[in-house]
Amino acid sequence: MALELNTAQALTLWQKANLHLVRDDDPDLSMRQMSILLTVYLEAPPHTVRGLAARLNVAKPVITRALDSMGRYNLLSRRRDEKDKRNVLIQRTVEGALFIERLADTIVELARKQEHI
Amino acid sequence: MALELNTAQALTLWQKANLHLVRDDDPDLSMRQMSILLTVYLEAPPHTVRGLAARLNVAKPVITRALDSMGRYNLLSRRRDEKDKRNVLIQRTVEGALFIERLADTIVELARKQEHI
DNA sequence: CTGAATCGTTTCGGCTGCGTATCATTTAAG
DNA sequence: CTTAAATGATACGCAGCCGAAACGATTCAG
Repeated sequence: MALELNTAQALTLWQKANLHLVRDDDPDLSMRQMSILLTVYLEAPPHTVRGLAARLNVAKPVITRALDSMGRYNLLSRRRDEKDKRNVLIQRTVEGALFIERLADTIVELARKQEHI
Repeated sequence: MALELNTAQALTLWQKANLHLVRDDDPDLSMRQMSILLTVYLEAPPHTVRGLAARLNVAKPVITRALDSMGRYNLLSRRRDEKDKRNVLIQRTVEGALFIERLADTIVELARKQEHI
């Protein structure tokens, strides 16, 4: 069964979630960084630089740089693939999992407070 | 009645919507720009620079610059308040309304395709 | 009328991200 | 072995955004 969501609800939820992330004091992730992070946490591993670049339709250095900056926040980490040492495997971290969890709770809460329109 | 949405649904929807915006070829808006745009279109006017800065918990020049760049895309426009010429009123545009409408349709569609988890 | 307050803009130096091209390392092919 | 291909990282110049401070225009207070 599909998740029911009308146009006004979708927009309002999207706005409130964005607003929430902007208003808090954590550094804002760019839309690209957010997409990378969520893809790593929600889609099946393994995740490589090249794979993420293809998934996001974006150049490889974009991924490398995003991993650098989000790595600094400990939101995810890198490891060489021992099977094929050309590859880098992107891995989840405890901090990243917590971040994602908080984000999910926030969205659920915003949706819960929303009236059917 | 509240909109029901569980944690996994919230995350998946958020990821897919972000991914969609990143993958398409339009220039990405920053999270701040997105918040400004949606606030202008979803919350009651009038919208001023100062008001938006307070709403987003952000410095005034952030708003001025975002209005400059989104104005270049014709996503919104500015007008002097004739009642109090210190104020600038931020106004909606046809292009902006279409952009918002497409965004909403996208989110609704992504939600519709999503299974209950 | 004059000085203070308000509002949006601009300036400044600095930081981050971008795309293209190139690089070093590793693996695969002949 | 030698060469080509694949992968991620780096160099480069350039765009855009940042926060803090200063500015001009307008309105308000006394």
